[in-house]
Amino acid sequence: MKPSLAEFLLRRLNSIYALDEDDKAAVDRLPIQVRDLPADHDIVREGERPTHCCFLMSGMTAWFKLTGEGQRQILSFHLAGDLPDLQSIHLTKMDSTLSTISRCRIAFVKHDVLHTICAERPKVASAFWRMTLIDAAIFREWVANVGGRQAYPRVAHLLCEIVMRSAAVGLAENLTCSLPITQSELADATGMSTVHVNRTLQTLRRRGLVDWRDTRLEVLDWPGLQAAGDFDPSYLHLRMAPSFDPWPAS
Amino acid sequence: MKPSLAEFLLRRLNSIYALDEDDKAAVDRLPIQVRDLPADHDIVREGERPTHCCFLMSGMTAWFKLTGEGQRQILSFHLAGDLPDLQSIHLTKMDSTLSTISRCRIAFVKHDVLHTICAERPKVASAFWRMTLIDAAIFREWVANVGGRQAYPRVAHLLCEIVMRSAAVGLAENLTCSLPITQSELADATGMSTVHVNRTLQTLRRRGLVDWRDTRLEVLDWPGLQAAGDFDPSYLHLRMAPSFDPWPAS
DNA sequence: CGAGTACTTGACACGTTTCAACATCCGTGG
DNA sequence: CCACGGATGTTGAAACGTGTCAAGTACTCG
Repeated sequence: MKPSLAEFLLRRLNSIYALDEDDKAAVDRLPIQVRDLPADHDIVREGERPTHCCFLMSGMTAWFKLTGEGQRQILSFHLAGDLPDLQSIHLTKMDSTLSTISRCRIAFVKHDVLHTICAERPKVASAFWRMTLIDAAIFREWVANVGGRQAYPRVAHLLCEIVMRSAAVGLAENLTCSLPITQSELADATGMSTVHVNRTLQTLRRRGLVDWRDTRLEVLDWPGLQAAGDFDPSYLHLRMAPSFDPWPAS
Repeated sequence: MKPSLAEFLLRRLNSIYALDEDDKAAVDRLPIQVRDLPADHDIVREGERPTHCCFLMSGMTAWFKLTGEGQRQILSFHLAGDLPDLQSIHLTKMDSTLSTISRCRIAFVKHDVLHTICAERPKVASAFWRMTLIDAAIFREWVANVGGRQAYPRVAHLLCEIVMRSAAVGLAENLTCSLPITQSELADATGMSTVHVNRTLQTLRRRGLVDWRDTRLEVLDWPGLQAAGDFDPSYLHLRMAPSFDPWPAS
């Protein structure tokens, strides 16, 4: 069976909400426009009023803001299956910028199409609303991570999140997932300097918790990394544990 | 005219969404249960599954999480007119704890009542959804604030946000609003130590930007504070500028 | 009047940033 | 084929912002 265009979107939705078959089919039929974008390409910029939402079919994107001191703060990462700017249905003017991190395949869906499916199918609307609420929950966790944890647990926590979210949509095998970002981007995401990120990663490697080379992240010691990162996945609001996980006391 | 119970909720909704009169009336008619709570009282705790949403009629509340190192990270503040845990309609299990900061008057609304009004009145549903999206936008800004700014601009930014949000629901006059929090809570919100918050506030005072004593915050120099905090209010997604504001280049 | 809470101050310690240099890899063009 | 530049990762030493500790003040409330 040829995987449909919305394959990952359905996987993502399924990871957080129980949709009926006909609702799934309706999502699968959404008219989309697919485009491939290179790395480091802005999808929507702060201040713009987009008319489409974008749905990530492959690759990685990030939201960021520029602070007055000229620093770039990354606000979240998104992977295949995510709808990073679903908020733009009701928040017309963007308050930050969404860029690709790696090469990406992106499907664009018109706002009015989304409004229509939400009006006709309450469960789809609920699933989408829930999706944006989970985004908010992740932002909350980032506030706590960046504001309340030291460098070492902070980086560990972020790596845990990425592996767990990848696994939730079937993008991680044997605790290994794609992580096509640079150390400098990891620094922008954690609010640290690249130098310190580098040293922190070395500690994580030396302690045998992770192996991250090129664009592949392998977790060598999941319980260890989880402990190092003070990581409790409940903020991701997944319906069930990813397969790899010896789920810790739900 | 006696102010209705939902007075502030309608003001808040009006600040972010244009509702019809009959939708407003329907919101005003929502069956609620009012309770007064003392300061430092948990409203919903991490891990719980509440059956009601709470709507703040007066006072101040905050979401927070406890990190492994025993630190409390405040994730957001809420004032009269806010629905701090509106997310719980679709995110059944709480991922953080909501507490009162000051004495609060709170109206509780049943989830099923909210589900009903959302199903019957699409515009109300949109307004509520938008409300949660603005919460998310504020979390994003907090990530950038805590992750990307030094102590001085970070504190200034937070003060700007509180004054601006107060003004948006008519709770600020002459750039003065209620701020019933302690320096220690401000520290938990900004991810700083109380000592450093104290010194930072002294600098803000010495430079003639703010005057904060007891529970009253007065902004003495709004452009100055805004510049100090690198503050651009567009992330609050207000429909119009609060009256006091010489709105900076929409 | 005593106890508690919030705020203030100074000195020092520590985590993290900054700067500057160097290593490594890779694609490109000569 | 090698030379080159640019991006990424690595290292060491010094500087800086912020945290910690400890003490003291001011105020409120019973």
